[in-house]
Amino acid sequence: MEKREKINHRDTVCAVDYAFQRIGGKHKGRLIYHLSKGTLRYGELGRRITGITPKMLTQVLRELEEDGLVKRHVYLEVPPRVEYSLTPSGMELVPFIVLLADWGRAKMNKEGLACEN
Amino acid sequence: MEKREKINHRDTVCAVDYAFQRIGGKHKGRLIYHLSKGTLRYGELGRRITGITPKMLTQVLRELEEDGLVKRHVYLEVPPRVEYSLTPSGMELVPFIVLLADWGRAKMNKEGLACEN
DNA sequence: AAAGGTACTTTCTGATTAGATACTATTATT
DNA sequence: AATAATAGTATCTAATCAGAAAGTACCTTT
Repeated sequence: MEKREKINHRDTVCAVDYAFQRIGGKHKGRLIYHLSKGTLRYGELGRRITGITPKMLTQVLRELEEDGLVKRHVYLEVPPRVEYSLTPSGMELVPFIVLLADWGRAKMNKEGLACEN
Repeated sequence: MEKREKINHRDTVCAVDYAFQRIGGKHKGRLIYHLSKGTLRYGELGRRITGITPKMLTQVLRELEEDGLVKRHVYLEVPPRVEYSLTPSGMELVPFIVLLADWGRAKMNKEGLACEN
């Protein structure tokens, strides 16, 4: 096959890629899914998203924040309180995440797998 | 934060994860997008999906085939001809990929980025 | 003075994903 | 006999992603 130009991370010309770069990855989908039901604190998110480490949770939240999908609200209290919620741009993704979840659930049922949501 | 169990690849209980494990990754979205417009041969796909190497193209196609999203049809000819198309299950994803592409395109426009599709 | 609660950060390590580059097989064509 | 076309494979390396485990910072309660 002839040689083709390589594309760099977040330097694409394809809308599908652009979207996957922003909401793909191991935890982002689930995170948006949980936030779609309402504002959550850091620790609450950590408990809902099984298998994520604090480091990854922070990292993923920062990326989503940077991409304008998640809003971070810090309360100047002790002990600290930080709440996360979807921005309008993030909320636009909800129907789509729901569709995806429906598809996944249906396939899981067909394959006889248990599904937690 | 307390310790949490880790989940293994493709061993999840969350529908959103399940779905992302199947259609996430660097090239799968674009691939499904292109196949949604009709059957394509290996080389045609390779030319449309800029930046993919033959190795990755084969790998991604095999994974999608294994997950029942893509059908592979080999013609016993020389030079060889292999055609790829979406299965019914894969087609169920199309509206969703389109939604995602729309979202991405809108965001790209807002950011002043050029978009090839 | 010690422990506890919350939201992280840091460092080191391991796993996964992706890439470059070259090679294979088959037959028709030149 | 060399070339071309198609659909890949093989091997090695590089980049990215993710994880474990421990540490930080702050104030309150015991």
